[in-house]
Amino acid sequence: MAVRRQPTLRDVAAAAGVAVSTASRALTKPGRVNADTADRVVAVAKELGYIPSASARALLSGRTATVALVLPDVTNPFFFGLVRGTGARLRESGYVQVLADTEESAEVELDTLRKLRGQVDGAVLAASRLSDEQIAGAAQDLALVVVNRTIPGTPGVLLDTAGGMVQALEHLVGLGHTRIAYAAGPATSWSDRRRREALEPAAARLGVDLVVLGPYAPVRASGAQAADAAVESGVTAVIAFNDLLAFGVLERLDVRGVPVPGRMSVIGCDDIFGADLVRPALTTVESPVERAGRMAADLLLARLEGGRSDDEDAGGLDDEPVVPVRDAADPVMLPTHLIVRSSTGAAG
Amino acid sequence: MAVRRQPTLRDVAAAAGVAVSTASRALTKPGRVNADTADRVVAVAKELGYIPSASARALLSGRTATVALVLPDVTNPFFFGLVRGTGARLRESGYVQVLADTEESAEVELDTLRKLRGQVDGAVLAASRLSDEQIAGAAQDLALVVVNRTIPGTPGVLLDTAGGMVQALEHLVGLGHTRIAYAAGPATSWSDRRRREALEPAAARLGVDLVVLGPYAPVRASGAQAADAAVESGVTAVIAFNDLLAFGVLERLDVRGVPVPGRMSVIGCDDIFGADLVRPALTTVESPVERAGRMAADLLLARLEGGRSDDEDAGGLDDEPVVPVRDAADPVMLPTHLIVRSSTGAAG
DNA sequence: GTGAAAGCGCTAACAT
DNA sequence: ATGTTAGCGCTTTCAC
Repeated sequence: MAVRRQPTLRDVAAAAGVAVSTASRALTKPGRVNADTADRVVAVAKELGYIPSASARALLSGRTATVALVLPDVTNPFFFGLVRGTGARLRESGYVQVLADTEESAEVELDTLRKLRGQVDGAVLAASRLSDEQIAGAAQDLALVVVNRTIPGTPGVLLDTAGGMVQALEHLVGLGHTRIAYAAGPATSWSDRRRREALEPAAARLGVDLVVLGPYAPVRASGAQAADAAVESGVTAVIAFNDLLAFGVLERLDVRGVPVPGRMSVIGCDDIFGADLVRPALTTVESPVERAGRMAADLLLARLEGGRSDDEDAGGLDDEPVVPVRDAADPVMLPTHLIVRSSTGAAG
Repeated sequence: MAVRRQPTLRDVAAAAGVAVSTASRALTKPGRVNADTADRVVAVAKELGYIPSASARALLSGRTATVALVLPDVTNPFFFGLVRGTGARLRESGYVQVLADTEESAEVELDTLRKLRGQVDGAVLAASRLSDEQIAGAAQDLALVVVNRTIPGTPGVLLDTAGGMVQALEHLVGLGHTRIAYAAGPATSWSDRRRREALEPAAARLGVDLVVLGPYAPVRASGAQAADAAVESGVTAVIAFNDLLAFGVLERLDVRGVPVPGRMSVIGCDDIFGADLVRPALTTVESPVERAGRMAADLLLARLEGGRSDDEDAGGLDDEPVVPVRDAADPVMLPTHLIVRSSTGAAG
């Protein structure tokens, strides 16, 4: 508990009988040092349990080998894949992941980003509550990658849930449904807007009535209202903004004695933990969230590590890029797909 | 994206027309500086968007204002409350939380702890895969608080799930069950051992047969074996190591056509997300995990911030502690309680 | 009340 | 190949 004093490079150098600079070289760039000396230093360092001070390194280099994942709510199951995906990728490159929960508040998020500057080399911003301008502003001070958002000039990863929703619609049409509800998410949700923009033309194309319900908070509790509204509107199927909401819809329909999928089919989005546990099991749109996390971390690391090519080759002759360099502002879009389970069936 | 250069204290001092030392004082200990000067410095700092360098502070003070939460698996729902609880408490005190996933490996965990030393001021170690000796060793180098573990000399928070399991047993006995199975968790699990040690005497006291099944990996997939073993052993109720396992048991019983709770009652542990979603809803032992996280962070912060009283008052006369100081090694035990849902019923 | 200077642990010139 | 020195941004003596 006393936490003993850590040995510094000086201690190691002294114990090995060399100068600190030599010890530093021996530890960080072997080859630039006599093999015997290097071995000795390394041995001494290990024996003393020497660990380089991250703060000193950071102070000197300006880099912290730390990346933040900024989320509105750490406990929202949808984000688990992101935590895992970014975490795994970061660990592979020796980075430390720090988690920041902004409690669904734009203010907290802005403040967090401000504090993070200097503490981390960059951040992955997921489901941000900030405006495009605020994000762009923050990106001036901190290397940023956004998830499910497009900010000009800032790299991003997109999950094509809108495409998945269209698949959901097609699935329902295939089952004979002609009047279908979409239980919308928060009015401020960027994803929600994209989905509606995709669903409406798709419905027209498929010749079905699309009834937009909501907006609803994307939580179980809101499912009751959504279910009531769906029943009321005379649809035979409802596509919910996310699984949490869909769970609530299922519960409410159960309470009301509306058979699923007998009289009402239900589809969710995200395939969170529990989607295959509920009865009936929930048909839902699965997103490769973990992969999105990996990619987001990838993009960030590429930017952090690939900080070279700044002014070099300024007057080069062969300026033609053979492989067209992907514009960092051009976000990666990941496909999603529908998982059919028992909560959907033929139109009642 | 270009990430402009941050203003340093020097810039602020220069702009305010004072020495760096004065600027430093103005920002950190107002009162030791002329009020006008202080105001001016603060104004300039704000205008320049000055943010003190965490690395420089850390280098100087040896403190990082960062605490790690070390977990075997970030995505295990059981830990969400810990993430949230520790995170909230740490944020309140201005600390940054870093998350470390050890991938269920003692080796990774040890390595993580080693690297963390110097990067963080302390760590909360949950469900550690290390031996008592390894933890005690790590505690020499890093302020540690353990969750669900007792390590002499290291403060800890315990969730009394063993007590909850006894409640579960009593509940079943009250329903007329006389032959009950306990589907055990991993052989290396400290919690599992404690539960068995509590269940056995309780079963004897209550006059019921307790059949210990397993060990099983605490995941859904293992539930099938556990369910089969339970049916085989002729019990009318099974208490599972955790909800994940219980979910698997429910699924398997459903497949086999064994009615729950008609022919078999099922109880889980942890009340994770989904426990009230499955059908029948799972009777389970709820632990105040988030509160445990808060307390763990509390204990750690108390130790980090209250680092005074080391050698002082060595020859004091009034050595009688009026309020008996709680030994840090004396772990806090948090009570748990049973949540009765529909997966338990009268003995078939 | 304020300034000058030392130094935290480390790495990167520069010198030998 | 190795030692010497400067300095990253900050706080903290120590003078004034």
